[in-house]
Amino acid sequence: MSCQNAEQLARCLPAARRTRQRGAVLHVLVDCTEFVSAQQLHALITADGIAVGLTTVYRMLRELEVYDRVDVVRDEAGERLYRLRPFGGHRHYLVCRSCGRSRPVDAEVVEAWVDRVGETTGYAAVEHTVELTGICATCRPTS
Amino acid sequence: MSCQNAEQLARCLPAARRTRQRGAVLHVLVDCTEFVSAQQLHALITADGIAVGLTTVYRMLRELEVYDRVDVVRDEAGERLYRLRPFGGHRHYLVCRSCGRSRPVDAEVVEAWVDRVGETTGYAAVEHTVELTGICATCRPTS
DNA sequence: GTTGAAAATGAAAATCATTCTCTAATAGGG
DNA sequence: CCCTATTAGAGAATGATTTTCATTTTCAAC
Repeated sequence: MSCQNAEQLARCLPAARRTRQRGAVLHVLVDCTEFVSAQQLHALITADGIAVGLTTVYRMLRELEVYDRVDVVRDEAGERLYRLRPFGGHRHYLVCRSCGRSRPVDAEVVEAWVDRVGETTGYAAVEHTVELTGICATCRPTS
Repeated sequence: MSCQNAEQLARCLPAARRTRQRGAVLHVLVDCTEFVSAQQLHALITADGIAVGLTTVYRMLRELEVYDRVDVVRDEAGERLYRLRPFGGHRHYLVCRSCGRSRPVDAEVVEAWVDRVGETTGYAAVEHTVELTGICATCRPTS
């Protein structure tokens, strides 16, 4: 299944050649259920015994970003975290500040609000970034 | 008036001593109507003929951030931009990607949504970042 | 006015994610 | 198998932010 997804993904990108490295990045990324940084992803791939340069990982992630295949988030340090976009549209996530686990949240209200802001302010091409963090039930001290 | 604000601000911070540098940072910041980066702020202060170290500017901004006196935003490059928080609560802004000018937007809907997310997911201490960018009417090519 | 301890400053070095550069490797059509 | 455009990647560069630490400054007490 993850192979399948990786293949599908690869076909979405304009790359002219398929290489061991590109395959490895996609393959590992498909298996990530949580947001990962470029460095973490690189470490994961390396841990799989596949040698891939950091540069290549960054390149792939940027490419995936350009083609809207990943959601990108910034952690508190400003580091960028990536995660494959499950379906078509983009999602918003609620990330646990303690364990880092994330869950998608419904955001129609926000999307609608953003659209309305665009209309009422006269601003064009309004884009939005919405990031939510909290402490999940599991991480909460005592319940 | 800006003096007044600067003084008031200074009183909100826990600093034990008032120095020329701290005063200068606050004074210039009070006069900024738009978001500025630490570096820009430093340049502005320097342009005023007052010698202040970059370090001090960063320190002050971090302090203001800790005490919730500034709104912080990240530009496309990940650089942090600061702006004094006008009133009590925090605001959200719609920033023009072309000229950088920003305007506050009503965000009760988002605030309410965030609160609801916290309640329904069981996450505690939910915090949110909402950033909107667009192209303002003035910057739009031809109307 | 003088003093001294604590606070504040700032130049320079460190950090660190990300990007750039440029050469070597190689995929894949011919 | 060969050729060449594409891709890879090591290492240097970048640049915002933070840290370090020696020096300066504030300000309350004398």
